[in-house]
Amino acid sequence: MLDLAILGLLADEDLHGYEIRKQLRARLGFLVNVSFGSIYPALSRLEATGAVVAVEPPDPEALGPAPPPVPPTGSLSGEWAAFRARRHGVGRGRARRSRKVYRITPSGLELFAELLAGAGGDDARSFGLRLAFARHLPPQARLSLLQRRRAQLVERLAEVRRAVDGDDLDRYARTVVEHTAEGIERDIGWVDRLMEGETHVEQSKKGPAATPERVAAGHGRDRRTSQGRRSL
Amino acid sequence: MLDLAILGLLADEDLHGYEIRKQLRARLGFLVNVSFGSIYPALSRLEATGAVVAVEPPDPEALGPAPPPVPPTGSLSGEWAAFRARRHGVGRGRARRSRKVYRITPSGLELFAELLAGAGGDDARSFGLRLAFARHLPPQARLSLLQRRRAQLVERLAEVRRAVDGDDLDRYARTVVEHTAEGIERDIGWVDRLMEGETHVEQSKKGPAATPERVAAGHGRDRRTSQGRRSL
DNA sequence: GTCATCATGTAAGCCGTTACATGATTGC
DNA sequence: GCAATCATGTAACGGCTTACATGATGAC
Repeated sequence: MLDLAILGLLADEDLHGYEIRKQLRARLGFLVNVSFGSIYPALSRLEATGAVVAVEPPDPEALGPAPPPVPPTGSLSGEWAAFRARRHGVGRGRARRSRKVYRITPSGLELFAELLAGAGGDDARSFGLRLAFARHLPPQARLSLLQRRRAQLVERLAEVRRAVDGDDLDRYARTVVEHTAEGIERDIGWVDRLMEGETHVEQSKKGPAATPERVAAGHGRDRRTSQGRRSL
Repeated sequence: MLDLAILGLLADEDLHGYEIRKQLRARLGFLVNVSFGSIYPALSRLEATGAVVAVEPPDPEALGPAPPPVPPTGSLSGEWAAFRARRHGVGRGRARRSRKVYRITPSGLELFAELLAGAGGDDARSFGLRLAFARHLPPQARLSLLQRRRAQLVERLAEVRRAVDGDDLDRYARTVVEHTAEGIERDIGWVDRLMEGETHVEQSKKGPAATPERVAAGHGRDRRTSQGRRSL
């Protein structure tokens, strides 16, 4: 799950660990308290498997849609050394020392797509996370994500309902399960609205701005399609 | 958290591991998927520290002198459990051996009270669990539980709000945080209603109406209450 | 006599946490 | 120079899961 979140952020822009944590808090409100003790090992792991690479900090805000090739040279330590060497001095304004900026690789994008589409984890968090990155999914995968989630919610609701009117619960236990049940109903309504929105978008799809947002595409930072807030 | 749940169930009736899991699913809908791999070690641990003891399945005829025998009336599930425990032994000899029925001890009740009142864990689950057992809490502790929760929710809402209108999120990320925010608002409303209910109960305390203790205790008398439990 | 269910337990491992250790940069 | 912040990392541990191993009981 953490891997998914990290890859998702890196799919938009290069980041270093510290920043990743901030973004996680800022952008995925629900995934709040991820600690450094998780993030750094996760990044190391991802780097070891080639899903991300460490790059020298780019000129701030100067990178184009497809920043220079990222050649798969093995000499990471070389780059690192160069970066380190340059860290202290000159380097235009704030060279910002020892941070290690990561960039997602093509294989990392593949992994991201897999994790994003994969069925693993049926809890609210993992669904929320996937949905938050749903723009990277093709429309039909989006729909199937929603459908899967809906099925789970319906099943869960049945279970909870069984509890709510089967047993003789005291008022406290009862209010808890009732509140839980209502929450699930609310979630179902939400998912339903999202599904509706999906098919609607599907119909009015002739416009340019590709909804799918291909995952395998190079990353550039202006993914902000101007499609609107409303309508979900 | 599991300890708390187990002790809470055992505070009502003697149970064996397998049953505990069922009750967990049936009565605390949200704590659903607790697996045996967690429950049994937890029980062993609790037994090792003296919080619970294993009792032999009640010898039907010669029910021990110790805890007052199962009174003729009481909570349905309690009766049912007792029945189940007894039924296979009744014939003769065959004591339905392999199950290990646990009973909470005075020190276990202390531990339960501690865990229940303790501040640890500020997530929804742990709050829901505590609230579900709130009948075992003195009214003022109940109120403070709700107040603590409310404060957390308010804080969390502020954080999420910051995310929702600070960043430029795409529609998917946005709907997730918005839905999260709404959920928190809903939770706050719920907690508010509960707090109101508390003070209301407090005021009309002289009435015969269902004060918390009575609700699950059948006709006003606890099973095997001779020792203790009253005071939680 | 064998199958489903009830019942208990162990081992390995995942995924995260807290706590600790270290060091660079910035601002006063 | 000192503190606060930024930044990276390691170690130990926690709690829960899955998978596995074992066995009793009742039904057919």
